[in-house]
Amino acid sequence: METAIEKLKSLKIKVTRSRVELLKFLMDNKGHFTAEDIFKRLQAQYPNLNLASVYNNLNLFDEHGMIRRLYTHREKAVWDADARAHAHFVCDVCGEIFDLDLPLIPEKYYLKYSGSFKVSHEEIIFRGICNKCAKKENI
Amino acid sequence: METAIEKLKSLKIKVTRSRVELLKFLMDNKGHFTAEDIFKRLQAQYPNLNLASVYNNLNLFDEHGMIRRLYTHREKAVWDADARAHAHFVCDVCGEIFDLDLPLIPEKYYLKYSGSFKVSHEEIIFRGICNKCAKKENI
DNA sequence: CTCGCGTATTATAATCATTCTAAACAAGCG
DNA sequence: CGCTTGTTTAGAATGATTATAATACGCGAG
Repeated sequence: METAIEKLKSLKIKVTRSRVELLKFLMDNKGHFTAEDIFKRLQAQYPNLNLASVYNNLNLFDEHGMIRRLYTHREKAVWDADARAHAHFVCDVCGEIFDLDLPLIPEKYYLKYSGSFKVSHEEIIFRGICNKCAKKENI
Repeated sequence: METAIEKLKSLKIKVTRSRVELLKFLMDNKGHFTAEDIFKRLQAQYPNLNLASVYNNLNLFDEHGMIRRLYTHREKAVWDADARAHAHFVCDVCGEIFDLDLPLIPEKYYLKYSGSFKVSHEEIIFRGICNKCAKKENI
């Protein structure tokens, strides 16, 4: 298992405290986070950390394909610590994001557009209501 | 063909100038627009129109299922004048949104999650580079 | 047709996520 | 160990969207 520092070095990214703490957090807490989420949770162990650094490095990690920015919520950016392509379900009531382990859409599905653009990533989002919220609303 | 006013009346939405102009625009210009786009293009025929009204009514129309807010771009909201479910391709370079006429994902595809949530809408976005931008970058 | 209520619009200010700026600092190379 | 360059920091700026409060208007009741 590669450590955070090893991973940064292998990608030729300068090793700084912000980056190590951020990457450790992402490796230990697979999930979906806003910059603010992460910032708050890292402050305990690194009080001088700046929110701008969290943004900078989330963007940096995203450019390196280490994480993936999701476009699930309009109000704020959410990053997925798991960069592998996978579908999501988003609850319209509570806003929670669920990972779905589903096969990718085969290329033949959109073959008729293959002359018009080159697809590098596909994003599948199902929206609706999760079980938890459905139960609450029926009371 | 239903007029904008008829459509508003049939939905029991109060008929105001802002709404009629906005709805006419959306019916005549099927496409993808930001609130600002629409605001600017309506100012010629309705100089007193306020941007806040554009936002209010885009949200209202969205709630009535007349249009659909897309989650394709992080910086600003984009509305699709065509509310029917369809996939999109977004160019990472120029940002343009293309409509794709593709079949919906069959329910059996995500059957294993049918006990966990109720899907009311699916969103499929392909990202990559469009032909136009690909040509430019090769020069 | 007119009145009056309730809602929409307007202009402006507020909000809030994200990015920018400039100065201080630190990583890592020689 | 010092230099160079890129990073962090604190704070300010930006920009999309929403809130506020006063005015105007739609439209149903009479």
